[in-house]
Formats: sequence, C-alpha cells, structure tokens
Amino acid sequence: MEEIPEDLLRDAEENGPPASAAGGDPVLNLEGFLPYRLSVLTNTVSRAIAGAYSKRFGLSIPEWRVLAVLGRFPDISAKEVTERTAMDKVRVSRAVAALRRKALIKRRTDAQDRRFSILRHSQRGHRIYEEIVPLALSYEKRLLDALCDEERHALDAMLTKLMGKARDL
Amino acid sequence: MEEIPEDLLRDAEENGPPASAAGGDPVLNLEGFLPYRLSVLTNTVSRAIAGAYSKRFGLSIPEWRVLAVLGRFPDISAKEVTERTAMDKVRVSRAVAALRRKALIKRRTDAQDRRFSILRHSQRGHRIYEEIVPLALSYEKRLLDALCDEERHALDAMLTKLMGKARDL
DNA sequence: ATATGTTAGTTTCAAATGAAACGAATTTCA
DNA sequence: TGAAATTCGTTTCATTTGAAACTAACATAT
Repeated sequence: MEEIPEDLLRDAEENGPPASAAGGDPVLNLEGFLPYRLSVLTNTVSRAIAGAYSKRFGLSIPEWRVLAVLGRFPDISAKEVTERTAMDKVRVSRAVAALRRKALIKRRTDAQDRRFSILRHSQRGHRIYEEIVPLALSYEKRLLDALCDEERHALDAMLTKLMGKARDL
Repeated sequence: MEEIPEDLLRDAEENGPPASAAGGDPVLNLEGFLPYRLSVLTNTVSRAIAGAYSKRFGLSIPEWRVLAVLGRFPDISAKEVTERTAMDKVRVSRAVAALRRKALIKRRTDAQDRRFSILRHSQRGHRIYEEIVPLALSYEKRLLDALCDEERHALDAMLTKLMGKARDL
C-alpha cells in the first residue's frame, strides 16, 4: 500500500484547539448539511436497490441502468446511453461489455456512421428487465409512502430546481 | 483485465424484442425515477464540492467528512466518527490515517478503554476546517437559492421522512 | 484464572472506478 | 486530395473501495 513514516504517525502538535469551538468560529452541522444528507439518503437507497438486484439477477448498478434506459429507448448508441444515465463513457462501455457477456443485450453497428453502436435488449435481457421494473417501481412507491401526495409533487419540483442549480454551480 | 470469448461477443440472439415496448409491458422512466434522480443530483453536488476542496486543500471526501465531524464533535473515537458520518469503519480508518499523515488531526488513546482512539483537529487541521466551512455553507446556500423559504422547510422535512423510510426498507 | 466471546481499528485482496492514452471512423478545411 | 482535428468507444494504469480476515483490548462466564 502506502508507507507511513513513523514520525509522521506521532501526534503532530501538542497543543490543539480548545475542546469545543470557542467564540464565533464557523461550525458546520454535518447532519443538517444538504449535500451530506443527500449523500446519505442516496447511498442508503442505492444500496438497498443494488443489493436486491445484484443478488437476484447478478446485475451491478451500471448494468441495471443500461438495461433500464434501453427498455425505454431501444436502439440507441452507447453515447446516448451515457447522456441518458449520467454515467461516463468508461462505465457505460464496461456495463455494455458485461451485459453482452451475459447475453442480455445485443449490439449492431450503425451503417451510416460506423463509430456508433446500436444497442437493445436481447430476449433474455428483456425478460429480466420486465421482471425488475415492477420491483423497482414497488420500491419507489414504498419509499414515497413516507410522503403525502402534495409533498410528492413538491419534491418532484424541488429536485428539478435543485438539479438545475447544481448543474450551474 | 478480463477475457471476453469471441463467441460471446457476437450477437446472442437474432430476434430481440420489438423496437418499442408493445402492449401493457411495464416501462420504467429512468429520468423520473426517484432513486435515479437522487443519485444524479447527489453525484453532481458531491463532485462539485469534492472538486473544490481536493484542489484547494488536497482533501478527499472521506477526509473532509472526518474533519467536519471533528469540528463539531472534538475528542470522539473513530467508532463515533463512523456513526456520525455514515461511513464504514474502513473508510474512516483510512481517512484518519491520511489526515494524520498530513498532520491535520491528532490521535490519543482512551485511557479507560485502550481500544478507543480520541481524535481531534491539530492546529493546522483546525485552520483548514475554518477555511472550508464558509465555502461549504456558501455552496449550500447557493444551491438552496433554487428554492424559496417555504420549499426549504418542506425539503428539510421530506428528507427526514425519506431517510427514515429508506432505513426501514 | 482461563477460556470464550465481543468490540475498535487495521490490513489484505479482489473488484470497481476514472483520467488519460489509444484506435478506428468521420469530418473539416486547406 | 489529404492532413489535421474531432468523435465514439475501448483499454491501460493507478487509485479507491469494501468484504473478510486479522490484531489488540476488553467483557463475560465457567
């Protein structure tokens, strides 16, 4: 791994800051910090979903995402998959390779521009997709049970606004 | 890397599903699927923050989180850091090692129970923390500019509810 | 006391990740 | 034309990650 010189592992300074931040020092409350809360919520949700799908179907999250987007948009290129899944092209390339290895998707080459691939479900891939979709929707539904109908609409709008803002910053 | 047998790389089946999902087949709209939207938003936000802090201060996200939680709760153990950051103990262990290597935190050993460490900022670590906190808060503020005050309160409540629900599922 | 079990934190190892380099196909422009 | 630049997708390589194994310290029970 990495060498850790023994002298650097000793306490670096004998006098640290006071035990509780004194004066008007800025303090960040991690458990109320939006980026942190989003991260924890997302990881919890992703883990739950990934756990279920990887156990049952042997799919990683990137693989499932490619399968999902091809369910809605068959015959698109890897390039378009990257745009629609917000994954980088390396991840997409590897997910596509894995799905092809498992014979869950098929690839043709675009005759007009031979740099582009044309991807779609295989029959097996489509069957798995159709098996997963209700599970995914059910999980989302149960998660949204935490909110009333009005809140769900508000959340929808807010996520759109936040995403727009985040893209700008 | 991994061998991909040539025969598996060929199209697995000649007849896939129809180009657009026919009949009442379940279709999942990825761009409206809550777990996916959360993931994209979180990754966008995390990347923005991580980029700024790693460039300016050479901190990874786990390192920054440890520094952040120690700013609010000095003299806690690595165990308590894992609880307060929602990171697993391996990540915390490595982040703590890295921060000690950079002399940004100090570690003592609990005299009552010598399995526990007692962690706190070094002076340098505290200065960096105090430099980052306003940046973090400013980013959060600008992100929340996308919402009105009422929405901010509603979002706060909804995130709490969703997190509770996600933990249950 | 001593054996068994539990907990805090580290290390190991294999897999996932992403930046950068790359090859192939296409476009641009002199 | 054909040389340079661009784009799609893959591969390489170094870093990050986490599950499992591990060590050290402590707790419990016999």
